[in-house]
This record gives sequence, structure tokens and C-alpha cells, in this order.
Amino acid sequence: MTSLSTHHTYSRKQKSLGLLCTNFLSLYNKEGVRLVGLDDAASRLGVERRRIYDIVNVLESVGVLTRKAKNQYTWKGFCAIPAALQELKDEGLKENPGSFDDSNDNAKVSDDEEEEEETFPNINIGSQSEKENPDYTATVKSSKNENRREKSLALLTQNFVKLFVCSNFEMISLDEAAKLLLGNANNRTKVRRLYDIANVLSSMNLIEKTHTTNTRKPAFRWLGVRGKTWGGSVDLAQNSNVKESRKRMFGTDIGNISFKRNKVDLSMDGQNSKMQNQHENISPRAQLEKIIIKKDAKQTSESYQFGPFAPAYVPKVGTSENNSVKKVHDWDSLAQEHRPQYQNQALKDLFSHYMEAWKSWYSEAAGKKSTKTL
DNA sequence: TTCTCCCGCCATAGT
DNA sequence: ACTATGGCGGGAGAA
Repeated sequence: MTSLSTHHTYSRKQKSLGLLCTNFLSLYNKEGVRLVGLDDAASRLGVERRRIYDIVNVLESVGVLTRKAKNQYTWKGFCAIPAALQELKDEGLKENPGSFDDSNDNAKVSDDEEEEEETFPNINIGSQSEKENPDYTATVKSSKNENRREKSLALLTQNFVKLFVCSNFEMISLDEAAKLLLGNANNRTKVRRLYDIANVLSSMNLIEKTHTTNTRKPAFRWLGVRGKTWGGSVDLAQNSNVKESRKRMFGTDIGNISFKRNKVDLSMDGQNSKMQNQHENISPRAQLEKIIIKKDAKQTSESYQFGPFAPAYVPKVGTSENNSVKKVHDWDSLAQEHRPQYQNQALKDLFSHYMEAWKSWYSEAAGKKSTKTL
């Protein structure tokens, strides 16, 4: 981490959607904010409208904003997230009954490929139906415009979130997510969108970009609302320090203006603070504890605790890091006993895949002390 | 090289 | 007609 960032050349990092979103958030997440004007946001953040649309669309998908009128959105804040997530979950589970305890085992050839479209259950909203339904005499009223709206970003975002909220996956690799959400077709275009979504979701700390334990493929870890206090009237708590440090680097506004992609000479030194943010990185063990403690996917409506499929009887890890190692061998049996029954082959594969990942992660985490405190 | 993903053209929905 | 939205993918910076 040497400060060789003196490169005043074009930097993609400074113009990322995630960063822009962070700025957007810190700009509007404060007292008195009720409305958000697109033009206002665009100019204050120093970006084209197009980018604002991107952010707003995903923010709206998790309830932070709602469209009020042309050019105008209503700020709901982080407090609206829990409800939105719950709604997504209900919706997802309803559309996909039996995603957990479904004894439907289709003998699949395992291998790769299979499923060419609509891999994940809830990818429909009731549109996109060219099938002549006798009942629907006049089809749905807005099937036309819905078509476009349901086409991407917003919907993709919701489906992406449902992936975590409806299942118990705590971490999903990019590949897997793409496959589940977009079918096997590794549609480059769609994957780009996935990156976009992931970036803004990351800036909200709803997820975190990582990589599978084996330091391999990139993945997304679901953080959800966890212990975040902005569930009631208490605004952000621990969450604020992150934004605080971040918003500094851009003065008060500005943001991603200036430099185009082309090489531009820019000598910005004066105040070139690097982002030393990094969300609260709890010690791996602590996280694991949290994960293990959780019982079922039955969380009411307060603090979500989407962990893996950890059984309820696993003893509390307590504060001993050594004995935790010997629990590793239990994973196999646990995996057997609690293997969820998915009617979807892809999900089944995911299960075993992540079971492996966690085993290694677990032993890895147990190996080192939890010297990592935020 | 592959992975990420910014940028902005331009199709489409809304007025 | 104009304007607001937002697909979509080329292609360049980052690993």
C-alpha cells in the first residue's frame, strides 16, 4: 500500500459506480432530506444523468428510494431496507414454493450445462408471457411497458438479492450468481450489469465483494442488515464512520467529475487521501460464530441473520479458537443431515460447492487468531 | 491475458 | 414534437 498513487492519470476507481453511490448516499442520507432530484444529484455529484439512473434503480430495489415523479424520488433511507428485504423474501418464497424442504429429486446428469432459461424460480413478475392464456382476456394492463421495466437492472437487482434472502447462502460466486440469474448463457452484457449492481450494493454494505475461500473466483458475501442499527429511528451508527471517511476525500461534493477516459494530465495532490475505509471486518471466527448460532432461515423481521445452513445444535464456539478446529470433521455429517432439497440442480450443486468452501474457510479461520479487530 | 465495468449511443417510454 | 429513462455493448483500465 505504498503511496504511489501519485499517478494523476485517469483512474477508474475514482469513477466507479460504487464510489459514486457512496457519495450519493452520504449526500442524501441526512436530516431533512425528503426528495431527491435527479438533476440535482447529477450536478452535485458531477456525473451524467445516466449514472444516476443506475444508482437510483438499484437503490429503489431495496427500498431506499421510491419514484415519486418525473425527475424526482422520495428518500426513504436505510430504515426502509429491512422491510424491503422481507418483502423480497416473501415474494421469492411464494413464487418458488418448496425451495427448501422439497423432496423432489430429479436424477440429473450432474455435469455442467443444463437449464437454458429461467434457471432460478422467481425470475418472473408475471410479464414476459407470449403464451396465450385463455383466461387473460385482455392480458395484463401494462404488459407492454412492464416488459421493458422488468428487463434489467431493477429486476436483476431484486433477483440477486432474493438469491441471498431466500436461500441460506451467505456467499455466492459471481459465476454461480450469473448462472442462476441469467441462465447458463454467460451473457457478457448481463454480467456487466451484475457488476454494476454488486458495486452499489457493496457501497451500502449489503454485500461485500470477495472471492471464494480458495482465493479463486470472485464472489459476493451477503452482509444484510446484521447488527446495523438503522432499523428503527436510530440512524446509522457504526455505519457512519465508513461514510464519513469516504465523503472526505471528495470535499463536499464534486465526486467523479473531470477526467475522461483519455489520458489527461491532472496534478491533484493537495488532498489526496486514499480510501482507507473498509467496512467493519469482524474476525472470521466471530463471523462464523454468528453464522453458526443462527438456527433456521426463520427470522422474523428484525435482524436478518442469513447464515449458511448451519444446524441449531452446534455448540457455541465461545472463545476458544483451538477446539473449534476439531469441529471441522463434523461438517460432512452436518452437510449430509441438513442438505436442503432443491428442485433445482444448480442450487444443489451450489450447496455442496459452498459446503466445501466453508469447511476450508472454517479450518483456515480457526487456525489463526482473531487478531483482527476493526 | 482475463476480469471489471465506465461511458455514452440511441432505442423506447412518457409528456 | 420534445424529454426522460435506461438497455446495451464497445473497449480501456485493473489484476
